[in-house]
Amino acid sequence: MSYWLMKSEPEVYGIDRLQREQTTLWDGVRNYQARNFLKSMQVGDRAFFYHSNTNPPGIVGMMEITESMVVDPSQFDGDGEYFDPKATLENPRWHTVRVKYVQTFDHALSLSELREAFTAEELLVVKQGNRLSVLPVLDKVADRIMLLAQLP
DNA sequence: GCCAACGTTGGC
DNA sequence: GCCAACGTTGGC
Repeated sequence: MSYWLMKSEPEVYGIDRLQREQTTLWDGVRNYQARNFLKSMQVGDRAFFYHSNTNPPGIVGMMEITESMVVDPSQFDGDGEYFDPKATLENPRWHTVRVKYVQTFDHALSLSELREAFTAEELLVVKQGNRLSVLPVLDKVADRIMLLAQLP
């Protein structure tokens, strides 16, 4: 079982909405490195939900991967913002995962708190200028994040 | 709203 | 294959 971190802007899709809907397809990722991480996710893996472009940004909860290597249908939607004219049904370019809600942390961990607790080597999201929306998280770091998230 | 970081595109 | 121009992300 591996740990990941996935970003979303709460204005676009926040953890409250995931809690209401319980499950969602993580569509619309259009960065190859992020896609490659998505493709390597396994059912049962866990992902920290990170709110980006908000004040404060940070880790707000936990999700679980329930389906892997799902063809992202938004690449075929000619009217949608994630349409990819180079994608075909025979050769889709974008795969993603389905996730389910696990929990919202009592104590959300802001980016500044994460910076205090972890180095950029330990946790990529604290690295300055990191724009990847899907990142791996080391097991040991994931354990420490979950401990910190339980503190008052 | 600004702007640094950085990924992508396309001319050559 | 280089690299300038351009677009996007996301913290602040």
